[in-house]
Amino acid sequence: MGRYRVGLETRERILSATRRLLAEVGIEGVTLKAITANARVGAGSFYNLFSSKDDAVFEVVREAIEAVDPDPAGAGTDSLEDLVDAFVAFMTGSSPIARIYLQLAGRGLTDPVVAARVLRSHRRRVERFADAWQREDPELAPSEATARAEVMLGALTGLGMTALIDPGFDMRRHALALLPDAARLRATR
Amino acid sequence: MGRYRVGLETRERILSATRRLLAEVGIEGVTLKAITANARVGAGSFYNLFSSKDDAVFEVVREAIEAVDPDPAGAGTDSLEDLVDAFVAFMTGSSPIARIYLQLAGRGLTDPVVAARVLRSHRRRVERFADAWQREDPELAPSEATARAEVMLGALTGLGMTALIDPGFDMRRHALALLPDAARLRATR
DNA sequence: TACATATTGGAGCGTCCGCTCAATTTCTGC
DNA sequence: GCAGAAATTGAGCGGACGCTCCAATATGTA
Repeated sequence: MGRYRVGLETRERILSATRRLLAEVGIEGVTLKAITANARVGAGSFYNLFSSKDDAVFEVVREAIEAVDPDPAGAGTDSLEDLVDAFVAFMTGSSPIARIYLQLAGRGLTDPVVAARVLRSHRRRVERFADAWQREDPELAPSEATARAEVMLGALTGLGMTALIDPGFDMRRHALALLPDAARLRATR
Repeated sequence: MGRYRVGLETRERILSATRRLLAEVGIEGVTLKAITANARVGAGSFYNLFSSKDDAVFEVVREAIEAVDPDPAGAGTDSLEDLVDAFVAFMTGSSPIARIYLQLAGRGLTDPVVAARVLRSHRRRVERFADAWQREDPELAPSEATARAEVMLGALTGLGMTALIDPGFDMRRHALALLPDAARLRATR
């Protein structure tokens, strides 16, 4: 599975096609037939490289999120405003994958398999925010930092949803208002 | 359409069945067959009363939201903390329809038909929040009241999502933190 | 060169889906 | 009790879907 060079190329073609289709027709419109036709690949090849249609979709979303990560290496150098900016960029940027991300989160509300994947990435993000908050204010109790991170992320998700539904909504302005004073001043300078 | 008594009863039976099924199997599991079987009704009867499957689902969600409305008559007597409490009640209460609501909002991100319905109810709610904020602080410029209402609602939606995905999340506590000081004091008294 | 392993295409399986329609029955106002 | 509007039925249409299977082929390895 995916060890030969051609296999890796096929994998990329499939991911590109999935990405393109997600952008064009949304998650409901993406069918296996469409993916394989677009990638010019047989269904068998697809299942040789991915375990299911969802598997490919998740991978596309994962890569899109990683693309805006201010600290992909996890060196712990990202500030709170960096993280907020990255989230806003992901939500309001040109990539239509943000919609898919929110729709997947929605599916996670009833589908346990999806829920597991969504919750895992959510917790990772909460931790990133909490760490940044701790760096912002070293006096803060860790539990309080986590609580604030959860609220901020919840709020950001909701604001992102509003922004995607309502094109006139200025997400960045509202998101920055959620930052503690010092970080907000740095961000709006 | 729906003028005879039996028709109205059938309508109720269908809505009950839809509600029950949404709770039991989620929005993806609700099929027309299931609804009609559960309501002991032919498919034709269903389409005599509803224009589509989604039509019935929307109606169920609409009624669930109305059920927690602190001021269903629209008399303008609801305070900011009333509205927040109602939203929290809807999200964390026993009704599983909150999940459906969020999933529909997610579908609205790509499906224009769904988007129109979602956006309409969103705007109505923003207006309610903005009015309440204005009553809370009459000095506030109307545009600023609307802006704050949008942020609060966005944040509440995100917090609701977090609460539904993460059972340990204390939505009410975090939601109240979004209130202006005076309202928060009243609410936590 | 020989062989193991990976990759490929695509027909087709089984299933499910929302919805239509012509025929029939039930209801209501007069 | 009659006329006509409203309600009801459910088989079945047309199509979509994800995924399996497997013989044929390409690729890497020693």
